[in-house]
This record gives sequence, C-alpha cells and structure tokens, in this order.
Amino acid sequence: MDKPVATTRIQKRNVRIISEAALEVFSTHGFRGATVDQIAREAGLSKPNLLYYFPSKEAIHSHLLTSLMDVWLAPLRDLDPTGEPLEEVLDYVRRKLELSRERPRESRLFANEIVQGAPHILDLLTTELKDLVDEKAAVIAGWMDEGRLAQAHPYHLIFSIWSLTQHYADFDVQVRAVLGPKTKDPTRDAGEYLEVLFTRMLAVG
Amino acid sequence: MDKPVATTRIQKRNVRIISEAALEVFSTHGFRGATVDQIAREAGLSKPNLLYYFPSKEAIHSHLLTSLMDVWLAPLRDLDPTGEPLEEVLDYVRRKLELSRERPRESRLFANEIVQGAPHILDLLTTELKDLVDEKAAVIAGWMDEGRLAQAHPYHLIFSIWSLTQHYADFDVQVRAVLGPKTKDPTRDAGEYLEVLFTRMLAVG
DNA sequence: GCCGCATTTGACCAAAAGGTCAAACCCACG
DNA sequence: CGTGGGTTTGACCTTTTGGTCAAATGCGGC
Repeated sequence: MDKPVATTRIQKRNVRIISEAALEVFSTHGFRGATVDQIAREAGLSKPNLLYYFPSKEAIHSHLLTSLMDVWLAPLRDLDPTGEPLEEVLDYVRRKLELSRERPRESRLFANEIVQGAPHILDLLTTELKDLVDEKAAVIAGWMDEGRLAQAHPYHLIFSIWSLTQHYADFDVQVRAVLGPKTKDPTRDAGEYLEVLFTRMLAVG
Repeated sequence: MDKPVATTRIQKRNVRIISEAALEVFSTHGFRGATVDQIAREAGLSKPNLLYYFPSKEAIHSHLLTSLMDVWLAPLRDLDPTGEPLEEVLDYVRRKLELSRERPRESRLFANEIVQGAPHILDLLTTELKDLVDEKAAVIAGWMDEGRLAQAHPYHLIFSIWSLTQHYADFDVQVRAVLGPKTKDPTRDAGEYLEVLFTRMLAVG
C-alpha cells in the first residue's frame, strides 16, 4: 500500500521505470491479469529487484491509481466558474478527449478498476471525486439557472462527458474495428462530433 | 472453444446453470480474474463436473461472449429503416439503456473484454459488428441527407449511444459513488437526460 | 431389477504466480 | 582504496489455479 519515498537518484529512476511498466501492463490486462514477472520484464528489472522498491503487486497498483487520480481530475478542476459557460464546458470536453488520445493507458487503468467494482479506490470515488463533482455540478446548475446554458441534469451532463470522451480510449479496439483498418485517429472526427453534440445540447435559444 | 451440444435434459440444465454462474463471475472479475473454482462454486457444482460440460475456462468464456452477442446487438438490428427517424433512434437509446439496467453483467462482460483489447472476440467485432453498424449507419446517414434528422457523423452517433447507455452498467459504482448512497436507480434520470440530449442533437429545425 | 451410458467426484498433477532471503555486488564517501 | 550503505539477484517457498483421471454413482429403458 505504502508508496516508496524515493530519496536516492537510483530510487527515483527505478520507481519511475516501474510505474511506467506497471501502467503498461495493468492497463492492458487489469490487476489480476497482470503478473509481477511481466511488469519486471517490461521494466527491465528482476522480480526481486522490483519488489525491493514496492512491497507488493498491490502496492504498485495502488500507487499508480492514486498518483494518477490528480492528472485525471485536473480538467474538471480547471472548469472556471467565472468563465463563459458553454466555452468552459466545451473546453472540458476537449481536454478530456485530449487525455483519451494522449494517455489512453491511464484511462484503461481506471476503466478496468471501475468496471470490476472499484475494489481498490471506492473510497476515493466517494470522497475526492464526489466532492469535486458536487462542486462543479453546482457551478453548472448555476449557469443553467441564470439562463446561460440550456437546462439539463448537471450530474448526468458530467457523466456523459466522461463516458463519451473515455470511450475513445477504453473501447479503442471496438471503435477501430467498426471504422475499418484504414482509420488513423478516430478522435479527430470524435472531437468535431462532440463539439456539435454539446453545443446543440447546451446552447441557449 | 467448442460450445457443448446439449442433448439430454441434465446437460441443458447444467450448461444453463454454468453459463449463469460464469456470467456472474466473469463480469465482476474479468477473464483472468475469474477462477474455475469460483464459477463451479457459484454454479453449485464440483470443478471436474463443470469441466465435464465445458472443456476449459476459455471455452466457457468464449461460449458466453458469442451466445450473448446476439442479445447485445438486437436493439440495433431492430432499428427500422421505414420508421420515423428520430423516434427510431430514441427507441434504440431506450432499449440500450434498458439492457444496461436489466443486464448489467452482460454489459460488463463485454466491457472487460474490449477494454483489454478484445483478445477473444476481435474477429467478431470486425465482421458481424462492423457489418451491422455499416448497414445501420447508412440508414441514419440517409435520414440525415433527406433532412429528417440533423446532420451528424453517423458512426460517432452510434458510438455515443453505446458509450452513454453502457456507462450506466459498466461504471455503475462510480455513478453511484458520485450521486450518493441514497440514489436508487440512476437510469431513471439517465433516461430523461439521454432523451433530451439526443432530441436536441438530432431534431431538425 | 439390471445393464449401459451419462454424470459426478476425490485425489492428484504441473505450471504459474506472489513473495522471501541470504548472499553478492556496486558505488559514493572518508 | 576500502568500507558501509544502498542495490541486485539466484534459488527457493507456498499457494493458487487450470486441468486430468480412474473410480464411483445415478438413471432411463428394457
């Protein structure tokens, strides 16, 4: 569980290497599907060496989830109550989609965890995540009450943004299978589509 | 790989019991996370007995995926080219959301599989699924060209329906964690929200 | 009621997997 | 240049897991 307090240069380097390797493996095989050997191989370390830096497989996983949570929530944190409502929401959508394109492994890491009931981070969801969403949903609801956004259920609006953007990371193989082999980057069209969708959904008048 | 050809009454019964148990276990733990012992216990059978009906763990999983694929695709198959466009799409959304509420395990089974790269059903995605989506996307594109639906990328429209509806099954714990413990059925509000969303998105004029 | 086939199971096996440990190794600092 | 801490590893242990098998049990039809 404890994340290692990296002091020496070698420790910092190896913790980073292990985290990178673990992200790769956990995100493609899930917690149970990943093996310590696999992570060690990916990291270019021996298994005992890896376990010198993290006390257990679970510790690596837990470390990843918690340390990546901030990255993951940053776009929502950036939603600015003093900004122009529609533009703020569209910015949020854009940033989330960008994360899906640039950090699909992180997205799948969380997807794996949550689909299986979030056994390792359920408490984070009910505290940190819930608090943040409560706060931002209130902001959005305020905009709607002021008539600066069309009325809609603010929580489900946020859910829909998560769902639509992360879909392109989590279900990437399906998207590509359906679009055909010649498709390069589905998120290009997706970006345009989502822009249209949320504009029609939220623009007033 | 081979699905058993159930002939006798006992075979039919046990294959059904095993499938039910396996669905429960695979959908909550993923393929690697599930154990044959666990499935056998859930089914009320001994492990060797279970393996008398299915040759391997993989065979059970494969049997589940392929036999549930039809159920899963039925709502899209039902999209009627001769129907009223907006109502047809909204019906599709409603049926998919209904599936998420009534058969969340099936949804998570597929989610687990696809998030991890669809190692067992990639071919199904590129053939059966792709063909169906190609067909229905053409229908939707036709409606748009006729001015009976607002213009939008038809493939991404279908992706968005999948994403938004299945979200309530696959990420149920997250949805509930955010909405709070007193929430009973998130899909009630979700239904209203999605109805609004796709109406604003697709209604002409 | 008994025969033959379907069904069930306890015991077992080999491989995989998480983790441990003592010993070896390396490297900065005095 | 040597010594003490940090670092690395081969060998090993235990548990879990997918799967096998021979023997036992049940059961439908004659």
